[in-house]
Amino acid sequence: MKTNYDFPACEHCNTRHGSIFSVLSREQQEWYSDEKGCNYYKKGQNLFNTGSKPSGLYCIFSGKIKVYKTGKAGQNHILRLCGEGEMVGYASMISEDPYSCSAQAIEDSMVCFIPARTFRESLTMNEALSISVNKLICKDIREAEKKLVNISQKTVKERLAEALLFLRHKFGTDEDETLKIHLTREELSNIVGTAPESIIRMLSDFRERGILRLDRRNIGIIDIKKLRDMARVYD
Amino acid sequence: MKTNYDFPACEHCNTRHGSIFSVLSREQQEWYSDEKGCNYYKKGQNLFNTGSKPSGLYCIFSGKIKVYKTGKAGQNHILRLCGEGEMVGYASMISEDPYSCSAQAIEDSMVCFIPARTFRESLTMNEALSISVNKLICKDIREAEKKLVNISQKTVKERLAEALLFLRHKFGTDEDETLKIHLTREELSNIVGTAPESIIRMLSDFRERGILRLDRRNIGIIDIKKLRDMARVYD
DNA sequence: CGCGCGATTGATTCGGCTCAATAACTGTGG
DNA sequence: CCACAGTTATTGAGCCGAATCAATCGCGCG
Repeated sequence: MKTNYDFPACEHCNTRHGSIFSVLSREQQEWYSDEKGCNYYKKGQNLFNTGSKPSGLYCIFSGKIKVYKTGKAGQNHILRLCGEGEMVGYASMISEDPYSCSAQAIEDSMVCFIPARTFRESLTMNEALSISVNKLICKDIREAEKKLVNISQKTVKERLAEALLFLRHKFGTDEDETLKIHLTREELSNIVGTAPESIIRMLSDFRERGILRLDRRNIGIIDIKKLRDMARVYD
Repeated sequence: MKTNYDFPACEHCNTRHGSIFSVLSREQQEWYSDEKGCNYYKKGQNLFNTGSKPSGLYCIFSGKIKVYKTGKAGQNHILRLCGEGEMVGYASMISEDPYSCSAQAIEDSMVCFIPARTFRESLTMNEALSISVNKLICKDIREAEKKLVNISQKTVKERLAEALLFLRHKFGTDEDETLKIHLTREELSNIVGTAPESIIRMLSDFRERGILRLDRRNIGIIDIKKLRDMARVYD
């Protein structure tokens, strides 16, 4: 297994979060601690790449990971952003297909690695885990399908507003309502599914309307009500 | 349970297909036959609607079903087309959320209904089924994510070409290469994620290029090679 | 035979992409 | 600590794909 830094053992780590591993028994968690490996990824490093074969799943201890797909013209689309306590790469591992996407650290991150064998065995032994995983994936499907409809029916402006609300909800803000996640304009455009220039224009527009405060990659949300109006999130 | 027409029992029905239920034991299949209900849906009738609560899953004996989401402006987006032997509505049933989409017969269809309780019990009793379901939903999520990237990175023309290839692959053609599925222009537009007028123009364009033959809702594929070129499906 | 929905075509508009030029920022090494 | 190189961000101009609107046509059906 890989280098162990001073990561807490699984029985102390994941349980605090509402992670799917909360259904593991104490013994199973300790077993995970023994079997798992840990790694440090510098911002920009990839956990895995499209096409390679999954050999286990990644569990984020700290930092943030983006999961993205690269189109043939080289444009990336970010499918998922994951933070502490979240899992990455389980779908491909379960279906035993090569990764259909890549994963990269967008901050320096500490990530645990649970070997496929270990995970599969615990799935077999623990029906509750199996059900949790099923539910998790089904939620992902809903999410993906919702995005699909959004991208085909909403304007860039609406999608950007929605993305900002999502980032706020998922990663939170400082006391002054500044998003805790720092993305490049290009990464934002890869979430929204548009060109970086469009993102820049829309952000400026939101700033001029008094909805946002912008300082480099810090985005402060001044008027969340207006932002919600822009997003037209009724569903 | 609902009216039983002359549907074959599950042990004679689904097994022929490569359905996930092929892993059920003979006894379990017979049990399904006892528990399941069957219904006839006329073209245009809905199996379920967004917002209602799943109480089981649908298994198509004959006919074709579209699964779609309705945007706030009333525009529909078709997420999935299902034919004989396929299952509808399992994701929402598994995650125990209200349906996030609606399902409607696009042909007169015969559809079996397996109560949630029955399905859940068989999941518990049959690990192989559980794994099959896992893999199935993982494929779905890949599919959804692929569509997401496609819709944000490909042109309408490419997406239409791809959709036609998909329809051909999934539902087949007559001897003369005419698609066996008959969709309105609007339904096609709801698959591709565009306006009906755009679909009409693109179809005419394909016809003029000698790629398609059009006769009402019959679409004949004359030059599949060119169609593949238009679709730019390299992945 | 006439009604009505679906299909078709044309004209026009517009959101958002592309290309290009410049500015600001990051971090890297001297 | 500063200069340089390479990103990343910003702004403007022009273009284009595709949506919208409007009018007509043609089936399919009662």
